[in-house]
Amino acid sequence: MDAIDLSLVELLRGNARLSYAELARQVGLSAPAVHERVGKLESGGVIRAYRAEVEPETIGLGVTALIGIVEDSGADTDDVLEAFRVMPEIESCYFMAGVESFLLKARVGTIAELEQLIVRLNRTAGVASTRTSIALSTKWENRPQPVSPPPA
Amino acid sequence: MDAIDLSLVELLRGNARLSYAELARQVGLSAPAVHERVGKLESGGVIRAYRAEVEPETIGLGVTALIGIVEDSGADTDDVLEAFRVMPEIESCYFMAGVESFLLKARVGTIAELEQLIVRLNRTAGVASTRTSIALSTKWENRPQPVSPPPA
DNA sequence: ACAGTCCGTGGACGCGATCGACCTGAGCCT
DNA sequence: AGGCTCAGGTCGATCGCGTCCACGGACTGT
Repeated sequence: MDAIDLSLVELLRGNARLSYAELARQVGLSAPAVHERVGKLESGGVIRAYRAEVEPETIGLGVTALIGIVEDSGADTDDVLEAFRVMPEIESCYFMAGVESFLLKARVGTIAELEQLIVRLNRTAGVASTRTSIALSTKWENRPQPVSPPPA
Repeated sequence: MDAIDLSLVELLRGNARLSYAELARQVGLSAPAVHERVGKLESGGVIRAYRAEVEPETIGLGVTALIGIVEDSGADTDDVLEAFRVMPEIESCYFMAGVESFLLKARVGTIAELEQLIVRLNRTAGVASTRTSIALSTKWENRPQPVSPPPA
């Protein structure tokens, strides 16, 4: 993981569809060299996936909510997680420090669907309570930040 | 925006580096037809960007925090937003319903850097208070959900 | 000094991206 | 009804890219 790898990561975070030839020009190597480096970044777990970022409203997901979850005392955290995992509307799931064990980011089409989701969450074994905040608008999301060298 | 466009969006959300030829095979059209459709999805604002998803720890961003922001009464929300926008460690910014006007997702390398960020946030004109929760681990993030037709 | 390893380059070749020409069906006007 | 127009597709051709391979130079340890 040297400076060139970092540039490659940064370039691909900005535009995942850059061709190897173009990447090669930007970092000053040949295309095969870049191909090999990117392959290693992928198999080494640095690059997890390449995703198209979609305007959620345009695919019928106009409602974004952030939901804090308080677990029952004695709940099995793994089971709770598994229950969350099968709910497709939960786009992100963080395990948190604090009273609320989880913070979920969910996207649904309508407030009615959000209501149903909250009901399902409250019924989930191990969940003591939920606290939902609605996002009125997303100013930006997953903005890549300039990379810095990893801890030495 | 028909069923084929939805499939294309779904395929590209799963893997943004799919070739047009491969997309064409999957949806049963020719490559040029897919090329044109994807171009329209991009210029029509459905597809915002293509991004490589990176394991944050590997690029020296091991600390994730979610920060709620309460505005001063009479603060200029646009100015506050602008101040947030120039802080690169703020990856996502939602404008929320509730006492806290904003919810920020920030990633930094160390707790010390998080502390500095919070200080800067509290000093920002228009910010009355902040409330920070630390994510101990990210279970998943930005998982694409199966697309459904947009509201009719 | 030598051999092994790592990481790069250059060449070759087949596939994909992309352009232009043409085709077809739906909707509309006369 | 018949014909125009347009949107959106296919086909064919060309050119550049992805990818495999053989080769070469720098570094390292012995």
